[in-house]
Amino acid sequence: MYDPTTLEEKWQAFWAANRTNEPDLDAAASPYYNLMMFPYPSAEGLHVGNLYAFTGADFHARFQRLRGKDVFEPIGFDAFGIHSENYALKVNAHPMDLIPKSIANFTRQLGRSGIMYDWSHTVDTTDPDYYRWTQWIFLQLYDAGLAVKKEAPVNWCPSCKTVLANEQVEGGKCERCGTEVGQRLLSQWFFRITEYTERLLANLDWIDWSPSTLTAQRNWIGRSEGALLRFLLAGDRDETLEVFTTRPDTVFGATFMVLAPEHPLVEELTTADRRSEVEAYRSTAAAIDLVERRKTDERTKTGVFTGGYAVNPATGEDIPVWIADYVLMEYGTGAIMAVPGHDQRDFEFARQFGLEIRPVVAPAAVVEAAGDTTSVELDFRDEAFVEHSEDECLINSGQFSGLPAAEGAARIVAWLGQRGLGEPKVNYRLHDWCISRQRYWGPPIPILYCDACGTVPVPEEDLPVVLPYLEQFKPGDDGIAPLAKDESFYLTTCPSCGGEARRETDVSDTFMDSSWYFLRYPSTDFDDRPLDPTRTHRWLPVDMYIGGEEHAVLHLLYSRFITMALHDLGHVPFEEPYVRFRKHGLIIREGAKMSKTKGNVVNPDEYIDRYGADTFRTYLMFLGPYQEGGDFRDSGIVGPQRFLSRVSDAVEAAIDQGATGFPDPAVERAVHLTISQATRDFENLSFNTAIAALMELLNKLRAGGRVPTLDEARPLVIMLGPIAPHLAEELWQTLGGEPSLFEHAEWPTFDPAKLATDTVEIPVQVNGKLRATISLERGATEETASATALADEGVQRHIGDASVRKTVYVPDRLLNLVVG
RNA sequence: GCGAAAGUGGCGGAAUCGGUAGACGCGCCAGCCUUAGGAGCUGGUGGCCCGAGGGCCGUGGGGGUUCGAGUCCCCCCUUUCGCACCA
Repeated sequence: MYDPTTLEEKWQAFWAANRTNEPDLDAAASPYYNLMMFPYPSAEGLHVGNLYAFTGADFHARFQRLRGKDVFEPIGFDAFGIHSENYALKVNAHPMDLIPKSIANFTRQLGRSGIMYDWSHTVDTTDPDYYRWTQWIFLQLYDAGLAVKKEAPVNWCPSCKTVLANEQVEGGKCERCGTEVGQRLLSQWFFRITEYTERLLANLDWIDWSPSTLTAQRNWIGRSEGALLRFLLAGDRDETLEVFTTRPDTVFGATFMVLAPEHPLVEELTTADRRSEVEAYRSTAAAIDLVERRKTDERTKTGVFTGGYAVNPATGEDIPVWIADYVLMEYGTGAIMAVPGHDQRDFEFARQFGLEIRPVVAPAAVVEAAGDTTSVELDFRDEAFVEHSEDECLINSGQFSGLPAAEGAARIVAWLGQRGLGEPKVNYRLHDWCISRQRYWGPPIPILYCDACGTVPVPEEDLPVVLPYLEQFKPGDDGIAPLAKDESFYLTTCPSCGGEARRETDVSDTFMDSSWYFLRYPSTDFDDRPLDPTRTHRWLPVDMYIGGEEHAVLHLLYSRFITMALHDLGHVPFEEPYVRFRKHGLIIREGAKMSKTKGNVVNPDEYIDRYGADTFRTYLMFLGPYQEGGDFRDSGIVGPQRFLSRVSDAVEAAIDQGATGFPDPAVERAVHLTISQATRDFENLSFNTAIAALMELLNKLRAGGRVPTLDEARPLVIMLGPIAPHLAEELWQTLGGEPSLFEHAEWPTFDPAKLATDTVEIPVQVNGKLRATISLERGATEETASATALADEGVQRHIGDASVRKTVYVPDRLLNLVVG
């Protein structure tokens, strides 16, 4: 009788007492670091989505363990951040009181889930013993010139009352609360991740990650090649307008320019008669609901003329300068040269305001037909001509007319470069990482400001800068951080001159906490150093990282950057933190997304109470392909429940009967086939098919009320280990194995010779349609196969009077007779 | 709009190299066991036709390559997820 509750309590107690899940971090012979993305400990408790992710990672870890690896599988808590802080505000509590309770609850829930965590090496980002080293990392980057303070327009969420990183803005709205994000100018700390852009990009070519995650990172970095061109302001003024373009070949067609409304040169350019209109547009542009316009496909262009002109560096003509909100300040230089003939957005803008459209690129065939490059007629009915392959050439472009577009681009940039008006340029979407947060719930940034000495880093020996327990931690709407209201925190003395100094009162971004937690796990027992060199060398980089694709660009990019920077500073011997990364899918419920408002969230506790952790794990991994996610249907969980119960019954029956060996060759073959199949499936994280393979084997072992022998049952029990570890331990012990299964059992191997049969059933097709199956000796010749097939009544009937024109024979696979 | 992935029974999903489509599970049907079953066990289960031997159709739609296509190529439709006026 299978009774999960007692069984699971028994084995969880055994694992804890025997430290089964704690590898010897100093002596392990084959270290394998299996990492999963640590959770944010929400007050609502563990979400089944977390458990889905962790369970798959644990299947992998236990599989590696049974294959002889010393697997280190740690867990921790990403407990700082806006999410916790907002929740505390909502329930009128203090995060410093709430978080320990949430962590305790998570620990309880994870403890009964059957996951092989090493609880002796955990991390809590809000623990001063941890964030001391987060601050230490800031200091390392500061000393290296990679942490800089700059005044910058930043995304400001009026509801959360904080600055947001670009990554935290989704479609112009705050990713947390959905409020529309505005802009503010503040002095902020930035990490210069853009110094690492090319390396972050280049390494994507060799790290072993899920392809979609690699693509997401490439797109996020957003490399594009082009040129920086300079347009002098008309009227002999000193300033130039710089633009980035990917199409320098079209510069002769630039008939106007467009600046982002907040571009700093707008003031300078605007003429007196245009001032009121420009001012009006600038103030409304910020308020216009860009988000709504982006959602609808309606892309009506708006903008106003500044009254100012700039000089097209190629033609020497004065062209009007406009402002419009379709040009974004945060990309490129915040200004563009508009080429309405060859850019769809500029085309629409020109149409809207009646500006000149001048063709400068045309298909080579059209040019040839026209005879020369000045009399080409292009018809701009409703779209710009954007092609520029080798089949297009320049027209109306002075001495460059007639050149292929690509060649023309290079020649034009070189030509402008001679006059200092242009140069090749690679532009990136990626910006420096703003880590300042005017919030409370994060590690204080370890910097002091002294009137005499200026900006002074907190000496390493003074770390951690402890976050005080602030009664009033609610952020103000003035952009001033909560810590700035606590004199006892910010008033201090300068370590350099001993004079009065003031602490930085911003805290750092949560993504900084999570950018290095995996580096810390192996070294948590050292409190005098962040990373023990020997431990780090033995365990890192991470062998397998499993996590959600929602972190494809944020966490995964920042942690790669931090690791690279620490590598350059000599603190870690590798520059990529994760050798392998695999994304897992998302789990939905009865075809719909899980959400609190729908009330369809799965609470793991209820299911574990009712079915046990083993059944719950098995079901989670069985309901669909792990890397794609799946649909959690309550009706489906009884399948895995029956399966585990039947395995238990089968082993009990085997013991009662006491037979050994492999008396039935067909069953022996099935055992070997299953080992082969399940091994491959586990290697590929195809847990759903691995479970199916074991179910199939069980069906064969029990076919027609059969009782398996002990030797037939044993491999099944071992392979059940990663899936249902408690039950597998119990059955292993019942079969006479010494516990723990994970220390004393070995993953079974299969004998390829045992997979083959003497005879094979192969399909016979006539003209590609299945007509019969025949039994042949393995490796039979085509003659034998044809003869056997032609002797078959059903085959004969389909051939009739026709003759066999062609025979396709794939030995041991198929025979196809082509007649006609 | 751009990018990525995916469309297979009543449902969740299988199908290494182009070679017997629907493994495994849920549900359903029949039988057994039971005082009883929302328990357990055994067997069956893509659709349509049938003279009971089989036949035809079938992996979103339409073309194509091939002896043979869920799988490869072209066009189209739908869904999901990213990004979203990126110059």
